[in-house]
Amino acid sequence: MQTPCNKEEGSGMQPSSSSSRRPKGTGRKKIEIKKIENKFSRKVTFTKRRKGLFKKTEKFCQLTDAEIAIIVFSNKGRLFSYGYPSVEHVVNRFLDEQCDDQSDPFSPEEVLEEEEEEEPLVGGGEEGYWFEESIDDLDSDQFEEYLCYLECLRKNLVLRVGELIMRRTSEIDFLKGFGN
Amino acid sequence: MQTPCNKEEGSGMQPSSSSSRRPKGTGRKKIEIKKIENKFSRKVTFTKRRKGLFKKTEKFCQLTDAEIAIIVFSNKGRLFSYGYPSVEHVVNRFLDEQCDDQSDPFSPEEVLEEEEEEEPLVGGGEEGYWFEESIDDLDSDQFEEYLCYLECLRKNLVLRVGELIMRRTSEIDFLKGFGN
DNA sequence: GTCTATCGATAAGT
DNA sequence: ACTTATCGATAGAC
Repeated sequence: MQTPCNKEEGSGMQPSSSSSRRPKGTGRKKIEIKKIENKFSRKVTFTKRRKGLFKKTEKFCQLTDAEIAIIVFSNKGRLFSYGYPSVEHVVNRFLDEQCDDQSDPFSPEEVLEEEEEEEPLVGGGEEGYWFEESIDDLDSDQFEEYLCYLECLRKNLVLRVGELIMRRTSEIDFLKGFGN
Repeated sequence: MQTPCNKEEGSGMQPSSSSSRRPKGTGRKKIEIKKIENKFSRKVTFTKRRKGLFKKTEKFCQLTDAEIAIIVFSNKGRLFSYGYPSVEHVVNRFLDEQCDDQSDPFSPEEVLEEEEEEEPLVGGGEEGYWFEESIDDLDSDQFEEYLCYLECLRKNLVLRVGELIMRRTSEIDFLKGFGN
């Protein structure tokens, strides 16, 4: 098996040497996939690749209609994110899934040869919780359910994170404005 | 300005017609970036592109030392995720940031010419909340504080989601440099 | 899954 | 920031 393009690392193709219409001699080179030590180069690469990554992410979900969230923190603590239908929706679903997993040690439902629904219908119902209401307006049953829901959210963060430590919230959060 | 490769849509390059060593005649074609209607094709594309996307994501954080989380739900609800240093860590940081944002409408500290710290030092100590305790053991002050904390978590998920849920198409804000 | 031609992303250079 | 050669990802066919 021989591929025309070298897999990941490895090289050895000269530009066809002599007669080229554009001997400008610049062009992409192969790079090692390890932390770029030069700070400026790293920033340039961060910018270029972040752009490319987010673009690819968008195309991916447009083509496949998948739900996606991508969250990036630069070295300096700047936040970049993209999500379909929204970062929060996907994060929420992710957390819910974690929550369900732990609530039900065994899966209660069989995975049947599922027909995928054509449209996720995100904009539809999904009232789920009483987001708009005040806690004070809830009766005791609702309040209990509410507590349960919040507790579920909390567990998501806690369970796996446990030893990961709630890192000290930070020295760098406030840098988000500028300073890049 | 003329680029050698057509930007996004648009085409018109024939394979150099006559003498080719491999007239096998297959090769990548350009496709429209819209939902692939054929279910099988969509699944194939999902698989291929998800693989590529995750690979690129991994290279990205290895090169730039950024923290990242990517979460994908397929049409059938299957979860795929990747994170550095972990999905949970980044999600947690994301939620914290949202939380801090709303708690402090104005920034209390000045942004000084920051030197980026070399290592994030994730493993520091922090007891933060009483994760191990039962709710029942809390006194009323603690309980109130606990409620407040949970409420904060909830808000993260809710605040921005509201009208976002209605939104269908993802526009490309992120190309300008600020995600979300 | 594998293969190949081609498209799309990007390292260097300017 | 813009350009260009080249690398890396992948659509279509097996």
